[in-house]
Amino acid sequence: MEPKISEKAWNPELEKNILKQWEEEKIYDFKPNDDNFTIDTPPPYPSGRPWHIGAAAHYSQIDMIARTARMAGKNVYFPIGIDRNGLPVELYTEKKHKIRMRETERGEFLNLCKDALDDLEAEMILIMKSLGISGDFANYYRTDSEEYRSLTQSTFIDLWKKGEVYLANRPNNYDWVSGTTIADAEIIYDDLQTKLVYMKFKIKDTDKEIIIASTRPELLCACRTIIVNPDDERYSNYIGEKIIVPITNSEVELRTHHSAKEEFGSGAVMVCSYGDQNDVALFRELQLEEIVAIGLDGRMTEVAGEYAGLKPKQARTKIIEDLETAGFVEKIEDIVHRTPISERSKIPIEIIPMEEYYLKQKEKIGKMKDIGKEITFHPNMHKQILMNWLESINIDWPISRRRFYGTEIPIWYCKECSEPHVPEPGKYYRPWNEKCPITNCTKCKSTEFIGEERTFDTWMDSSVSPLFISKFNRDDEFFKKVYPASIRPQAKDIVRTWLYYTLLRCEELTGEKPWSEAWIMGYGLDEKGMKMSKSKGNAIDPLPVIEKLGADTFRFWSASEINHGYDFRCNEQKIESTKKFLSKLWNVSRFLSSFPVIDSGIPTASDKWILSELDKLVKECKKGYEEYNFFIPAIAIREFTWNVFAAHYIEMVKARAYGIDFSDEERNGAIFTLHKTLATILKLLAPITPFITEHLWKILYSNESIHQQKQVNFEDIEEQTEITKEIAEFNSKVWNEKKSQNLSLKDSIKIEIPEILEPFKKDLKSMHNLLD
RNA sequence: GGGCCUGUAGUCUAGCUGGUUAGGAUACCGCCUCGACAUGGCGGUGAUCAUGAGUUCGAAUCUCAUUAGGCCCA
Repeated sequence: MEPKISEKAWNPELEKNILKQWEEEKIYDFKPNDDNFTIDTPPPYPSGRPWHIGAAAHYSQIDMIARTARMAGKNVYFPIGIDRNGLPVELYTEKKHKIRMRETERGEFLNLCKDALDDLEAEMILIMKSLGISGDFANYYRTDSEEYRSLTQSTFIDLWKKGEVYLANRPNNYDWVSGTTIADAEIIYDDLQTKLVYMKFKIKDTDKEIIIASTRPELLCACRTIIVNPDDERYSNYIGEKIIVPITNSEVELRTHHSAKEEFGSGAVMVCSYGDQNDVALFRELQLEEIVAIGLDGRMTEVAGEYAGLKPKQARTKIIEDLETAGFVEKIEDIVHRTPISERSKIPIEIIPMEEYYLKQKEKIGKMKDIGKEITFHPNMHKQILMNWLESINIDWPISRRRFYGTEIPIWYCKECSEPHVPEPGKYYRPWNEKCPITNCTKCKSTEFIGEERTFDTWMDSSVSPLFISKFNRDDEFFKKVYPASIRPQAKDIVRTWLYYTLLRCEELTGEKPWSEAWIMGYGLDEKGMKMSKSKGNAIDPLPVIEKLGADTFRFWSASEINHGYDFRCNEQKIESTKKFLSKLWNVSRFLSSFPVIDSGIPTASDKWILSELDKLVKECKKGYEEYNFFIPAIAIREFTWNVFAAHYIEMVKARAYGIDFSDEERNGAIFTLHKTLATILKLLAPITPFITEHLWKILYSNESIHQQKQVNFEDIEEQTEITKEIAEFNSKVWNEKKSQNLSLKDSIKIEIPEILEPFKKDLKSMHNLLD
């Protein structure tokens, strides 16, 4: 009997042919019907080379979701998109061409960004395809396409008309390196070394002084008041007194406020516009008039007097010197201070009052909480990230950005009276470069307009992804069928941005939640558990790994190593060692391929035993697949295939399958059971390793793709776990005994079979060559 | 400062509705060509289950404190 499979190992090169076949046969094509499973696939962002190996793992798992759903009989809509709006590509382009955005002509700069994006995007598409992602590549979308941007703009125009958008002059987080306002969500915190300066402030008309500690002495010129804790007895006599600010000699009042901590510094705190978020809250609460000490260029303004024009850090150094010279310094401590930093440019942000557009969100928080409660989270613990974020939102969403590569805010201002005008929705507008489509100002009838130059926060684009993929406003019939989406898979670090903003926007625009399930994954860390980054040099390029080991190896590694929802470590050696399992599966199949596939057989005791173990496996996998937790089936299938099926069952029935000293009926029982078990394993494994299972399936069982099969269901056979343990123990005992007697495995030996294994006697005897 | 999550052999992890010789994978060491597989088989080394205390006849598993890490917020 020649095996149908002759090659001794799985060759990842075969994956390329299989991909081609899938493409030709269009087996993943989507046509909407009445019961669709829509995946709101995260469009990856091309920010540089190489693409993150953690992202490759992430997309592999998203594909497992699609394949699981497909095999569960669902009509799967799996769109593929690329997110192309935003700051990172601008920074990449500036660096690549050694230019500065603001010193380059806008159209020219946009073209350079586009080219960079095209290159980076090509690499990502290549990786996604090689991974076997069963998405709709033929219709992939870009968030910077006219179609997408016009959706973003239309939804904005809609909200504008509903009065959800307003312009406000408020203290904003300002990143002066990027030259833009940033949302709270884009701020990270880092512990930075800084100096805590203890300064002497004179109390007016007395010879007394109080000590105030601050890390921002350059903001003395913007100091409006000094606060102490109401319980702080050190200052109780001076409440309401005028205090003279050193250097500037201005007078401010000493007041009490609970936010001043007695134990910090001297207990007295100067309140300036704006040192930190607490200052912002105090200015608002105490209705103080702000002093703008730092300008949009990130330098001190004229109110800083002789420090004007300096960067805050330089001004700080200089003012400390001057304070020391003038005798205002009591002492200076070096401390580590938790400082808010721009996530993108990594520099400390400044808080500067600016006029920006806001989208109302505060009054929606209750509604968002309700929707959040309705959505199933996988794993459930990550719902907490959203809930915590909802608890802590305290301002509306600033949506305008002073950048170039983004969706333009579609507003024109009347040149005469400055009245803002929004155009009709449905088209893509570029106000910085286009004539206003409105002919006369609605207020003063003037015909001259100035186009808005700012762009939207990129989350304004990304947050309508469920609407874009479902052709909202473009194809009502299609929209009705695929919206709301079934599932949103995404990484856990963007729950408070992408996930939250999507809930907010989609609910505002459709009155419905965007999806019923959210599937949240952790980050890929390097082998030491550190976050991967290009600057640290610990980033792993996924492409060579996939090319060398094959997509299935990579995918099985991702399923078997990543505990769903938790951060995971990427280690090339571990990915490589996963390959062994595919090799095992290959060889099991190679062995079985030497026996004919038969439809039925009468199972013996051994066959019934392995079928009960198989049924247990099916149950276990079903549990994992229902939660889209691929760790469960991956581990269970590997354990069963290797350590139960191959190690014990196949060895037990080998002689029977060959028909040596067994009847035809007994032989058929073995062959039938062997194939039934393997066919089941292949189906169970198909969502995780689509290539090798497809290849083996087609050679052994059917011309029709395994990915068009229904997943197997369990039959509820009674478990025989006790037998499994006994068999493994008995086999181990025999192997050990032969070893200690220096016998070869094929040599005969006399060992008593335990009573419980009596029904398996004939198989065990032939397996170990046992003497009576 | 507050919140959420986590801490099991070098590494990844199972077990955590209390009672297991703490299971598996990987790495490492030794032996072995037995008609699927040396990308294999068999055997072995390796864990005071982060630390301390408590509840209990009994705790990796429950409670509290401490500590370390991750993420988030202020």
